Amino acid sequence: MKIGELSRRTSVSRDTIRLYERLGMLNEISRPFEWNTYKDYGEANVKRIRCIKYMQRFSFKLKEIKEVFDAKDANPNQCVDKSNIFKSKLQVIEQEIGELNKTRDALIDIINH
Amino acid sequence: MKIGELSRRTSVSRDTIRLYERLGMLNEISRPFEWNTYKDYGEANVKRIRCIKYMQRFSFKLKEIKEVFDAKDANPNQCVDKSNIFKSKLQVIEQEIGELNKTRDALIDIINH
DNA sequence: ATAAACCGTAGTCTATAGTCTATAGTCAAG
DNA sequence: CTTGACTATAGACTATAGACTACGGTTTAT
Repeated sequence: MKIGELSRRTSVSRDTIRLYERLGMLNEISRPFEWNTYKDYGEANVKRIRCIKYMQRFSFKLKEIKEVFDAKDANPNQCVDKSNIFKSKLQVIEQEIGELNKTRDALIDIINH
Repeated sequence: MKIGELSRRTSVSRDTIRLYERLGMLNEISRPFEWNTYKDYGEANVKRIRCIKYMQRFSFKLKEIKEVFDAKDANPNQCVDKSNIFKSKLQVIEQEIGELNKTRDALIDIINH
């Protein structure tokens, strides 16, 4: 499919898709036409982009998501250990919550001093 | 004092001090020498920089801190209402905590699915 | 046949808070 | 008198995740 269709099907802008492509996060991209320079984005990219959006909800960086994709690509048969990935992200989130709680308490202290 | 001393006394790098200066967050800066271009940073800047570092701990942006300084400069006699400033920042922090908590819960859900 | 919609590349811009580099002049110690 | 430390200015670079622009070519609908 062309980028427009991919954009429509994922509700992600062309610009953003092109960014993901530049970052090497998509696959199965070809240029099947001789008379123009249009690209063809394979069906798998719909899933990829949905996966990106899903992981972003948990504050994964694009770089981190790309690493997961790369691991999968390097070893297509091996199952990616999602549990560990999410667990380590959970630790990060909990640490951030801890920091923010400290900041909040300090702020409350200031206000009530 | 020259920038080096200011840097030493505040533990803030020269570059960072120059950034604050470019952003108009410092005051009492003069060029008292005719034979060179060295600047003289007034004593007040030690406090200013400490104040910046202090407010940054509560996730105030430089821009916000500058606004506080500007308000103070515009009206030196009037006391800045710190309480309100910190109270509104507290709301932001608590909202962030709320968001992070949601993310954390969703992550835990995934892990234990 | 022409306009609208689409596609490609490349580059710039946003916010944030600095850091680093280059260039050039100055000061203090040996 | 030279070396090292210090200073000034300006501009480029870092990470992050896109948005937006310009320019030129293509496809589709009227």
